[in-house]
Amino acid sequence: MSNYRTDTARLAAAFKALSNPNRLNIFSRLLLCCASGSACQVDQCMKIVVGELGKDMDIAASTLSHHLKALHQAGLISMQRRGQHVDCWVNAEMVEQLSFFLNISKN
Amino acid sequence: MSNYRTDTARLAAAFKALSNPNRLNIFSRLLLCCASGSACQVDQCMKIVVGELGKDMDIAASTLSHHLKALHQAGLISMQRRGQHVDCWVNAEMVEQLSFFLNISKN
DNA sequence: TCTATAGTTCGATATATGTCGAACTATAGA
DNA sequence: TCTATAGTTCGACATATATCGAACTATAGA
Repeated sequence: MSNYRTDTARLAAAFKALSNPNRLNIFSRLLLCCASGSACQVDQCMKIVVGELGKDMDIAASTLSHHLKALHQAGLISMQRRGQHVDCWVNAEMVEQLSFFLNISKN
Repeated sequence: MSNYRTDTARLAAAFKALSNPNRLNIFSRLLLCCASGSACQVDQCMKIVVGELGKDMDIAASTLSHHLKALHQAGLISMQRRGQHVDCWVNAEMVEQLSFFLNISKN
């Protein structure tokens, strides 16, 4: 499987999602969430609520929402409503695919 | 060291360089060049001439040049004139930095 | 049922990007 | 010195993107 054109397009779309500094910043926070030593609570481990992600970032709520949608559509994050809030977390498989691509010459 | 803002901007710029399908395709060819089993000659190992990179891609020479410039400015590739030709090769350190970022939670 | 909180969608707008062809520069070789 | 080949730069243009504020939807709690 893995049509070359489609594959390239999919990867390019994912890289595009990481190409905006604000969006990359948001994604970083998710990547770092609950990395060894961070302070997340157990039941929220790996997840952050949308509002948290935008903290100290000086962008409008609508812009934050827009960026999260872009990350989601690129397959980089997942989102799920939990009451009033929406949880976000990294989609590890997609990150793995990007990493694999970058290290293709080593494999 | 490694100012956070600057770092984010640098990484975002690199991801942006990979965000266009044609550009990603060009970069793929460089990544795969001389990966185990490929057919490059020894003295050209890891390098491809600009013209080669655009083969079968159906884009204008000027567009190819534009894309290579973008990859170069993002620190992803290096270029050097050799007579009539210009050699291109991947900048492994930059690729390593992107990979490191993606795997940050594992480190 | 009313209100507050958390997010999203919409429309507008300024800016950036990808692409082309034409004109240019640099090198090799006759 | 002339010509062919390899790339680059320039200017134009259509399309995509980032951002905002306003209006909207969804949920929780009084």
